[in-house]
Amino acid sequence: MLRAPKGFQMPGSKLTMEFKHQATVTLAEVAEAAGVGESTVSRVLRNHGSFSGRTRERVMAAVQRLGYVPNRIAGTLASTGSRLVAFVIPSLSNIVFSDVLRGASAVLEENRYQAVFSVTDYDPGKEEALATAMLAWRPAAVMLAGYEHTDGTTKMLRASGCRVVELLDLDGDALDIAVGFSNRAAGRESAAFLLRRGYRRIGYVGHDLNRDTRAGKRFSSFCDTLDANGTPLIAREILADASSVENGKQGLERLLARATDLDAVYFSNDDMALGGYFHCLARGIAIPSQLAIFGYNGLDIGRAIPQPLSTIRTPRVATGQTAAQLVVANAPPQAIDLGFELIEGATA
Amino acid sequence: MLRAPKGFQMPGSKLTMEFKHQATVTLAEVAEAAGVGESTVSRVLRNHGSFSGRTRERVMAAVQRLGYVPNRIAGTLASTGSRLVAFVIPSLSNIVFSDVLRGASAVLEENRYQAVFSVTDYDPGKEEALATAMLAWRPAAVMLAGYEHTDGTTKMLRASGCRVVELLDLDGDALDIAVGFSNRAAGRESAAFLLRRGYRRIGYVGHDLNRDTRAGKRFSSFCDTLDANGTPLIAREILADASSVENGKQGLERLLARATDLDAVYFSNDDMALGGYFHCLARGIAIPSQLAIFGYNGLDIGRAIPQPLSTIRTPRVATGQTAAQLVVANAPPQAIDLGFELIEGATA
DNA sequence: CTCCCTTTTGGCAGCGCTGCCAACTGCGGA
DNA sequence: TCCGCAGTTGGCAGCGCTGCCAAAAGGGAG
Repeated sequence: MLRAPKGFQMPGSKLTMEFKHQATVTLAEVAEAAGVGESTVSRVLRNHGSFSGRTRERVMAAVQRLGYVPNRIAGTLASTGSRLVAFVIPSLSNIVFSDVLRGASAVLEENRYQAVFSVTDYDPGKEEALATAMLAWRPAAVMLAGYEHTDGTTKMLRASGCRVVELLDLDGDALDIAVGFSNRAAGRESAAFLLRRGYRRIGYVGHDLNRDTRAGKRFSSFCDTLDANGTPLIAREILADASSVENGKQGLERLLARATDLDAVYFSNDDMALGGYFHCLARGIAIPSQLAIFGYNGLDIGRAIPQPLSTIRTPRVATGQTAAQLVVANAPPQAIDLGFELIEGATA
Repeated sequence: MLRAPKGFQMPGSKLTMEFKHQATVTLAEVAEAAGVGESTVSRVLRNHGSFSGRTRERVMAAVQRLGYVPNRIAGTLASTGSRLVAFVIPSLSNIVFSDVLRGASAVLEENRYQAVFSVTDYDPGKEEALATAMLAWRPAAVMLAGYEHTDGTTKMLRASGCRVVELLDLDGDALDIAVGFSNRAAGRESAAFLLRRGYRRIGYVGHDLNRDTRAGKRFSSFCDTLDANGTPLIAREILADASSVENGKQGLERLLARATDLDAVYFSNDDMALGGYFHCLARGIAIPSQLAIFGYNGLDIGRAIPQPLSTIRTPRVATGQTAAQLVVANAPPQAIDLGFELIEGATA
């Protein structure tokens, strides 16, 4: 622990002085040390423009010797476009968004872009505030979840001149680029699958739909499909807070207390479905003969439980990757449907 | 989809011109529109220094009218310190790190700091490269996992003059600030617990220890404790890649094939332990009478399975929060031990 | 040896903002 | 009436880098 806290100067200390010096090597100093002009150093470091091999070596030697780290803040200000990509995501607890970040960050890193993020907690107002804060960094792109934004957010993004990518939803009008899949189709196919399997007395266990609008879209299409079949949803149990295994467990327990004769339950996602699965395990409810369970997301853990979970696998990592690729390539506005995969599993 | 892709000019298009204009409102333009000087606008917007109420209103009106969004890049360059905090984390699949990010980002957002991150995949070389890239943004702080860095990384961080926070480990020498708990203590207490419970024929299922050095520390202390008791580890199964439920399942299967008479198994973390748990469920191995299972992390899902998982709960979110608070407060170098909690559960 | 063209190089004006400092405005007290 | 002070305000020099342009340095060909 040798460092002094910032703002605290060890008076006359050699250490502090070296330290300060180290922290502030500039391009101009490198240029001087290498005996070349500033722009030459800049060209060499960015490998852009032309310069001789000898010059290159001298510059690199000086960089090495001085421990120069370029200042991207200055670089970004001086040049036109930044290499920042801003993520404004609803949550970091939900694996969906960390998967998206994971996919995107790999691609961004390869292309020397830098990811910055902030978390809205599914609050559109906070989304607007955070998006504004993000725009202040003049990112190359802003990545958001879905289409449901405040008017202010929309207007601001449109006016910002930076690319906008809306992720994980395709049921709506894109501002610029959209990458994901249709949540409505997912809900529809989930219902169709359960009907195909012969289930008719179907219930739903979900989490806060006002906030997670994508889950809301799945649910409403799910219900529409059941209605169209003449076998509407029998009962629902919606928990106020975020999705979790524990909530799924409690939700199913409450649902079954009210509706005793269900033959299948659709969960808002796999976390909830796993909770339901564990509830059945603990209570000795036979799956799927006594009760079928269907989830959404296709988490790995769903495949590792004794009976693989029936669910829909969503391309979360690929969504992040694709979004990042489009941004890096500065692709024209478009909507990309990555689809999803229904996994039959053993629970429905 | 009205926007034209960047670099493509719609010739003579009014739309494009407006667009360009919108994207580039500067402080100077606001100043002119409000009929005040630039520094006055700056003062009002940052609420710093003194100005009259009337001035404030005129400035805010102009800001509103023009849709001005301050340029933080320029602001950061002009002032001394940045409000960026850089995270260089091993993985985003491991919930540990998204929990840390979650805790930190909440605190950072409150204080108008901005989080940027990149992912090393547990590769120290990549860590060095990414840390360098991060320093180029002149962050207020760099947050890293643990103490194991390359010499290059260490040297660079020391020279950088920005705060360094090492997270989730306390067994080593901190560069500056450290926040977390002792992984060695966690391994030790896990072993002591199993011994206390009467288990003597103990095995281990883990994931790549060269890369996840914190898991390695836990494991080595675990073994030391068993050795000290005169009941050394009987068998181990170490999977080459990252931890996952599936790997835990396979690992336990292989371990039991080789060592038939184990009475307890220690897993490198809860994901792995859950895999082991599911393996036992599927094979009808009675827990804990036939085989005890012990994990690490204290994930929520471990509490929701029929028999709550015996494990150690780590303060992941609190680690992120505390780290962020220290950075925001520009606290002096220190190491903070947040401890951990042993959860007895029902599996051991 | 000169000319012309290509490659390499340096100078310097910003990028948009902040921080410093000087100047201005009132206003009460001498 | 003038002075001094606190509260306001504007001007302007950078922050460290990039992009443009002009200048210098080769390198054949004539």
